[in-house]
Amino acid sequence: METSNLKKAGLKVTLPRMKILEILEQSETRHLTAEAIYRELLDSGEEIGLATVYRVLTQFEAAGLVCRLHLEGNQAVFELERGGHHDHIVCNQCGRVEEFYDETIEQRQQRIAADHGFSIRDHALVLYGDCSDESCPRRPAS
Amino acid sequence: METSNLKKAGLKVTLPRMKILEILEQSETRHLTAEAIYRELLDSGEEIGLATVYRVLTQFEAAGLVCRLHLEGNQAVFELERGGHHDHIVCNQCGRVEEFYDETIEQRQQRIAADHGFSIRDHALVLYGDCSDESCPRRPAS
DNA sequence: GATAGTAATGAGAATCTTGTTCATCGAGCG
DNA sequence: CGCTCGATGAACAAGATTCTCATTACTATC
Ligand SMILES: [Mn+2]
Ligand SMILES: [Mn+2]
Ligand SMILES: [Zn+2]
Ligand SMILES: [Zn+2]
Repeated sequence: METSNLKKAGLKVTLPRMKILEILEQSETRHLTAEAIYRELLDSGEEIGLATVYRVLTQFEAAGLVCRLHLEGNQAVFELERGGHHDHIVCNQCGRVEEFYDETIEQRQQRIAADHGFSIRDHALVLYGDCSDESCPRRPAS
Repeated sequence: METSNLKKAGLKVTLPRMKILEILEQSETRHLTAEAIYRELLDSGEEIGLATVYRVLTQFEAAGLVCRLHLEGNQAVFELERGGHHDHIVCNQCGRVEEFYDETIEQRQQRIAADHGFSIRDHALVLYGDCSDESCPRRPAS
């Protein structure tokens, strides 16, 4: 759809890049591993290599189109950059990811960094817990 | 020295485990990769395998003796669990690590999790910035 | 202090994730 | 339409961590 994003980033409009953008746009979970994107491509009949998926995602990240997160363990997840910064809560049981933004925390971070003589550029904040969702396999006792 | 920690954790007191504990206790930086520990072992003449270092560190983590952090990129770092929880600031240029604890942030996190129906178990917070240390290779312009 | 039983170790192979190489392909431009 | 250079795919490579399995060494017991 939005090939203008690609052009603005100085990237040629190619089929792999469009498809990957599409998948990121239409995904329910919003936070996808490179492999998950790769599988979706295969499922929709596209013959795109995993190396290309990683390459394109890294380029998208450099262009500010997506951001890369390390929510847990080994595999990075990617999400479309839709304007606002936010942080994440992850359920230890079902892996569900919620997003939040807290101005108080953001400001405290600036303050803390300044107190330590740092000028802050970025931060990573992930909360891990047990969600109380219906579909969560092991809900905490009410 | 403190073999009691090992016994309490239900771990046999072996030479690799004692040496690794020692290195963690005596290290200046306090945050060490498995490889850094491995190199120190080699330097002090111990014939301990890298696999053992990883294995022991994972056991120490499970026993609550150390905690594993993903401060940047690829390699995890380990630090001795010395009582209090804290979070970290990392310098993008020189890699220096500072520690901090902020009660306001801790409380906000609990609040946010509760608002989303999560009971929080853990969290990871890392600030990335530029430090103003003398030894930092590229200090930000004053 | 010697002994048996079991857990721990070392060496190397294996795995998993991500990146690189290089020959081929295709997007963008005239 | 044809050129040029960036993009792709396949295979390979690299880095971090874990696993396998034969050997070793704690620890409890005698
Ligand atoms: Mn998100
Ligand atoms: Mn620390
Ligand atoms: Zn859940
Ligand atoms: Zn620095």
